[in-house]
Amino acid sequence: MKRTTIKDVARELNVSISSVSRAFNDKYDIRKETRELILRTAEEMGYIPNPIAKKLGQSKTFNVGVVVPEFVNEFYAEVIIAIQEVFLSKGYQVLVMQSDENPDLELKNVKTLIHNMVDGLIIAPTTESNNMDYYLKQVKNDYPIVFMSRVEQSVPASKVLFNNQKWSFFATEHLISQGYKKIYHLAGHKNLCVSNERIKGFRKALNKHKIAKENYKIIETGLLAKEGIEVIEDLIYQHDLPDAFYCENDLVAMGAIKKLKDNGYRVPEDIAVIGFTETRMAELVTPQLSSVKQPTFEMGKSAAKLLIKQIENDSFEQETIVLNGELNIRKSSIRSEK
Amino acid sequence: MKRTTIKDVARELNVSISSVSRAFNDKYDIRKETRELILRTAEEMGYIPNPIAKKLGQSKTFNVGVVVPEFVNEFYAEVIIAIQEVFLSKGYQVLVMQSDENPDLELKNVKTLIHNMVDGLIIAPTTESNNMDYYLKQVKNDYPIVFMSRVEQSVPASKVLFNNQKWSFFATEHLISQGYKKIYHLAGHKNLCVSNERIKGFRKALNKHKIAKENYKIIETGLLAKEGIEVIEDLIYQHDLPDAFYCENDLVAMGAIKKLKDNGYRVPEDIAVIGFTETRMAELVTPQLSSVKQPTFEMGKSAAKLLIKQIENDSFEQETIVLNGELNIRKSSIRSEK
DNA sequence: GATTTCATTGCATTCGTTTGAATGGATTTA
DNA sequence: TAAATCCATTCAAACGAATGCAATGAAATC
Repeated sequence: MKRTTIKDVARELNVSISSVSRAFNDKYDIRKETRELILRTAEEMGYIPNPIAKKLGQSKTFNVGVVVPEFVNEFYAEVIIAIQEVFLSKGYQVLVMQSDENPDLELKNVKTLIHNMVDGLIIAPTTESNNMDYYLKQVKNDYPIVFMSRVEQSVPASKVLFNNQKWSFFATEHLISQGYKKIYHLAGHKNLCVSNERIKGFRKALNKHKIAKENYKIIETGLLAKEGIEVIEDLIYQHDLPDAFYCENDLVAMGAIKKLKDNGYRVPEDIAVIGFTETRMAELVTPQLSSVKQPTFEMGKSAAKLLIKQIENDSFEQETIVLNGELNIRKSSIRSEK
Repeated sequence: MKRTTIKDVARELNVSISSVSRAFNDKYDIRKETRELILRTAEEMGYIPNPIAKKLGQSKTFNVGVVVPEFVNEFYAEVIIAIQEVFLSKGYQVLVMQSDENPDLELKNVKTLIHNMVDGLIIAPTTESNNMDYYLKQVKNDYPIVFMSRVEQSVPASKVLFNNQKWSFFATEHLISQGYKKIYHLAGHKNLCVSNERIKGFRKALNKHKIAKENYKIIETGLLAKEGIEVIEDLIYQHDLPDAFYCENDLVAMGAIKKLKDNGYRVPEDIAVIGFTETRMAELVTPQLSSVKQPTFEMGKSAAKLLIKQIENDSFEQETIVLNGELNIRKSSIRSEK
């Protein structure tokens, strides 16, 4: 299975390599009939210009890389779809790699992509690992990188963020406004900056409404339903249940709801639950789950547009886009008479 | 930001280009000290061998492509993770593209990847579109392709399948064995071969247990929760409800359950529901959803291994792997006293 | 009929790397 | 001491395509 090359086509027609090249690139002078003859013959011979050879002499590859921590959850999957949409329309190819929440694999992915000469990268880092040093070195070298989602505002690079603190504040305040007095936050991971931002928002709302220390708790839980289940299990065992749970994400919230229901607690009549990073499931479960919707499509599109700007213009004005969300209040957090 | 090339390193040290190349490739005789000196200097100069140039002279790229119809659902996301795992361990890079359930985009993706000289492809086709002609042409040309999931057994290429018919049969038979007399199948799409296989399995079980024509229906529904909701809405309007629903997937099942519950029907007491292609949510919803679990990890691993075999050996023995599933019976389909 | 003009085509170099063959110098052998 | 052997290194030709410049040849101009 040998690939037909430009030479084969040239030899077949007794023309020079450059004529074939010109026929394909349609830029330089070439007679119409010649071009058509060449294109026709090339088609018949199954000739496809070798993009690797093409790229060799050029600085751009028209490939961009996207590195995400995972795409088992809808969030990043949707973001990626939006990114792809923008880039495909501009003639770029999008190469996706996932890091499995592992900083080492993440660095490996990023290096693989850079070494393969993608024109730029969109990175959603797993955690604030020391990979940042490497990334920032690249950024300082004018390598086009846009950070997404899980990045601190202080990082000197283009980035697209969701204002976790703000929306965490709103979610918490919503619970307070419903009259829930004792609120536990099932938080994500300590080294995850979005988790920390959400904790800050949680605290801010508590402070504003003067919730006493004994009436809230922040429990490091994780990102999986299983972890939500386990934490609730513990709390039930310790007879330490609040009026409401504010959870790191919908999966944890659903795990929590399940365990509560299994133990005879009614949601929201006995205990309210609210999630974060809304999933499609929020509307389907019983009770319907309140959650904060993050704009996945806008995030992907913004990141892609920022990257294209960086790739195509030489002026490298760092830009930070902070996106707004939506607090979707559903049954799981609406106070009713007991 | 100009890339340092092999020439720069060679000039810096007053050695020849080939020495630098040999130092990096560590195949030919080169003095230990020279190699170390070169490697050290290269490292300092930030030299990275240009993989594009490297690939030019070689037939292999150590890239493979994966094209899936979508990865918003967990199914393909999990499959991809498994594929990546196998390939990463063998030194290959995995490029993922998604087709948004669109055959034209799928063909575009496949061509993009082939033109970019991936060493092989794993394709999960969206539908049985005429793209198959193109793919089979490539297969006949000894281009390594492995099909996955949504492919007919008759296709003459390596493939990894799930025995939809068999497990559809089991799911249906389970409902029958629970004593449900009237069973409606909310099917996927007519042009989706997995949907058709499942319909066949459904029919087989009905035949075996002699279910009369008036006691079943096959309703083309789709793949989304919304579509499940709409169909139930119609059926309620028409006062045409069965004892049990067997659904194309968990999402449709959950949509159906939601609508049923909203209208005062109890699941499973009044109407039973069973899903397919189990998701993580199956265990979290109320009632817990019965479903058929497909072995995503095995599917990914098998496909990856088949492809590697094809890429690395010249002998192109087509192979078909048919995977087994698991019928997980949960509350939503267990008959109880009314 | 000689010269200019123009469109078309071909030649040769370039991109960054690998690699078979050749070189040159040191060491061993006859 | 000359020849053979060896090693480390260098030379030069690929790989496939793009492209500036030169060459061709026919038509247009003088």
